[in-house]
Amino acid sequence: MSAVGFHPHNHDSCIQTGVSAAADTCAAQGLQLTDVRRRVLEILLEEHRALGAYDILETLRAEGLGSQPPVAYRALDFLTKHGFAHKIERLNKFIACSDIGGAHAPAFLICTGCDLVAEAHVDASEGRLSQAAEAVGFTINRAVLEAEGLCQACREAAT
Amino acid sequence: MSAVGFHPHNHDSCIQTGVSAAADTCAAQGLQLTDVRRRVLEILLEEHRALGAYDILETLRAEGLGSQPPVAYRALDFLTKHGFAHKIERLNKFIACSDIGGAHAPAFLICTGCDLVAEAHVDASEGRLSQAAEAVGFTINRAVLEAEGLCQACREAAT
DNA sequence: TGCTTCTTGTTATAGTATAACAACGCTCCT
DNA sequence: AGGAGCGTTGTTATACTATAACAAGAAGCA
Repeated sequence: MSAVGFHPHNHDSCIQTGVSAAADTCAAQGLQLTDVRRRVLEILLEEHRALGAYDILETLRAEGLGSQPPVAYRALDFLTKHGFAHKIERLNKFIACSDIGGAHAPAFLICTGCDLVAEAHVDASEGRLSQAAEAVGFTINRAVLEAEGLCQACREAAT
Repeated sequence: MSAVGFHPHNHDSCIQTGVSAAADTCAAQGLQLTDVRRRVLEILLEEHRALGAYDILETLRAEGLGSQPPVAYRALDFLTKHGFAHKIERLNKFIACSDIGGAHAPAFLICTGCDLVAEAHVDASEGRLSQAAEAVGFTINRAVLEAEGLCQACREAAT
């Protein structure tokens, strides 16, 4: 898994590589990475935390890029639909994908201490769950896998 | 796993055993299974589908048991807090626990065809995810595990 | 040009959830 | 009996999350 976010790292590169990977993917697939969409992706990439649609909208509004909820939701729909961002269902918030371009079934570790969210890649995915599903003839299209808890730093701080 | 809900079964017993198991647990732990709380549990047990808080509230209102949102949400908080019901984060809806009394980390199979939801018990839980979490020093307190897809009947009907 | 498709702008509204405060009933304690 | 403490309910108001619906602009192409 990638636990970027819980550890120090060159954060500028998160943003740059994220945006350029998204741009590449869009170019390859004939998708339009418009101003609003790119900016929303950047806003998400600036944090390893999940942001609410209205948090994002506030920034867009301040920058003159849109002022009504549908503007933010449309951009988020686009980004999540194409794997550039994910929705954290547990929080009703959104986060940039930490591996844009790589196909994956993401899982998330949400720290309730510092609100950081790490994206894990539980690949041959859903292990036990997919077995259980097969056993009853259920076909999985999409899985939500979100764990709440404490990251190492917060757990140590809590002692 | 238990895939009750996807298969024919004696549904009356779902309700009866559910309520009495909850009553037993409450008695054992000094919790109050009040009228509203019991009724909400019954309402949930009547379906193997997830219900929204406002759906439930509508029924309560019709029965004179409460008419404002907090009434429903408080009962649901109680039920989920003590393991008698679960929230399906993906749907913002609630469902009765299918194994009241049994300690468990639940997982759900949500059929997008017929809206039935089955509760699975992926016991030594979260398998890969918990391994990945340990690897980065993350301590899981609670996990959301929800898979959307088609149950056998709906998949066959779709062909 | 005319047509199609995708994107944006805007208004309005739907749907989900909680804060805050008053009041009631119960147990426990003196 | 009186009163404190606690958990539950009733109620009002409001916050937060999300989408429907329609008008209009921009880009590509027959």
